Amino acid sequence: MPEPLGEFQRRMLEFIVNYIRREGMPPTNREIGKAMKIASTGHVDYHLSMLEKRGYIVREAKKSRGIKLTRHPWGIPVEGTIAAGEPIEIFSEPDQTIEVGHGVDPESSFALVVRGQSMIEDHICDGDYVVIKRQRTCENGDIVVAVHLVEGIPGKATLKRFFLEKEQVRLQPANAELEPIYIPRDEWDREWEIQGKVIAIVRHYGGPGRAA
Amino acid sequence: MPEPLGEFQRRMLEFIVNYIRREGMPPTNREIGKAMKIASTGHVDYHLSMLEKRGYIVREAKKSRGIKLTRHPWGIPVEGTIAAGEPIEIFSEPDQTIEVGHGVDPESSFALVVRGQSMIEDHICDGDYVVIKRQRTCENGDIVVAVHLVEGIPGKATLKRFFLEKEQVRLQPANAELEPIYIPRDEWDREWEIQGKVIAIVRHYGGPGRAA
DNA sequence: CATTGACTCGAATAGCCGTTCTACTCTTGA
DNA sequence: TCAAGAGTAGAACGGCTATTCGAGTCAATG
Repeated sequence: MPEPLGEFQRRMLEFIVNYIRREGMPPTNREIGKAMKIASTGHVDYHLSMLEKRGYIVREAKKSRGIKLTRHPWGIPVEGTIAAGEPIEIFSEPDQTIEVGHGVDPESSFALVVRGQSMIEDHICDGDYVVIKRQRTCENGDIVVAVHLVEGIPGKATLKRFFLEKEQVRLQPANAELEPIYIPRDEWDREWEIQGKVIAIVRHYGGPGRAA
Repeated sequence: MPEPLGEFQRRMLEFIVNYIRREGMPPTNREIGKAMKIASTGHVDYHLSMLEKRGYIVREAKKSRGIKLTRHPWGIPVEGTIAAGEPIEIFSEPDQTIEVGHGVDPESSFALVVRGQSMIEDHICDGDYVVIKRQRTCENGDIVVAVHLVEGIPGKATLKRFFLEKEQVRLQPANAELEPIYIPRDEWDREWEIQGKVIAIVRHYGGPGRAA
């Protein structure tokens, strides 16, 4: 749906989103202009109409601060489904978001829907949302999203506890029926990547298609 | 901190909260006046200054729509701690809130912090937040907050799965080491009350005092 | 009765807001 | 070179906004 945006308009949208998050209300055209170093209010109006035409915002004509975001400002994107068991491709979800807040920075976080039972002993179930903080490193015992790189590009991903051992990395499921994945250090460094670690989980009961 | 509010100002604050939730921006004084059937904008300003003096809102002088709520609009209150094991008094938490959204109606929902392991087989852990939808009835198998009434007033509460059986109600923990609570139908009707059922859980990792 | 305090209205004001218009400067491509 | 399009500035306009002021009502209190 949304067309890609130029650098300038992308920064302008970013300012609007941050302003709303900070102030609890949308900015006026003049406030936008001041922040973006635009001298003319008409000029701001021009860019806003661009953002509107491309589906990023909706405006209410003539109303002061009449800007609405088409995506929920507090949501973080649900980027797809991840296997807790065997690594699978992260299957992308259509533009879904989940609201979290509570200290979660939406810029550096995203969510995945868990498939499978392999983290069940850590009480992460099929259908749960895991909230991931993007980071390239982690500590022993963290639950992480680990991605296998195939010729440098991300391939299959899995959700596991991370343990750095003498000669290898151990990706440990939380299910007695499943074996850990052992990866030699050099292969780990060459072919694997940490995408982030789990900072929260959210489970909905009774909703459509959720775990009971 | 907040002084109690008269009926009129309470409804006015409620309108403002709902307007923000609906429109994504605070209302203008005139919009408030129209909704509250107040003819004069000065009159609206008067009541707004009352709300501000009593700590319910903060205003930014001269700014259009310059109203901020002092409590987070999307949060639902964390009302206390509930035992998943033996019934305990619901221990009240200080004005904490947790952000949920995602279709959860803040008017009819609240959250509790879980203590104990008795719902562990349903993968609800010590330290998890359970989001409760207020309702007096429930269906078999729902996870509910059940309260024992002592002379009509709420006493101890517990978190269990609810099953209505022939001659009794069974409150079933999800922990093989614990026994269900059986309550005869007439005692149930006289002395117990459903406060609501679990519609979601939220778990934070790595934060202060959370379950690892 | 007189007073006080809470609440209400109507009008006025100064400034803010979104929008529109004209004119100008670039860059791109035919 | 010429035309088209995107981006910029400045000014102007009509409407909207928050705030203030003066005056009035009503109930409770002394």
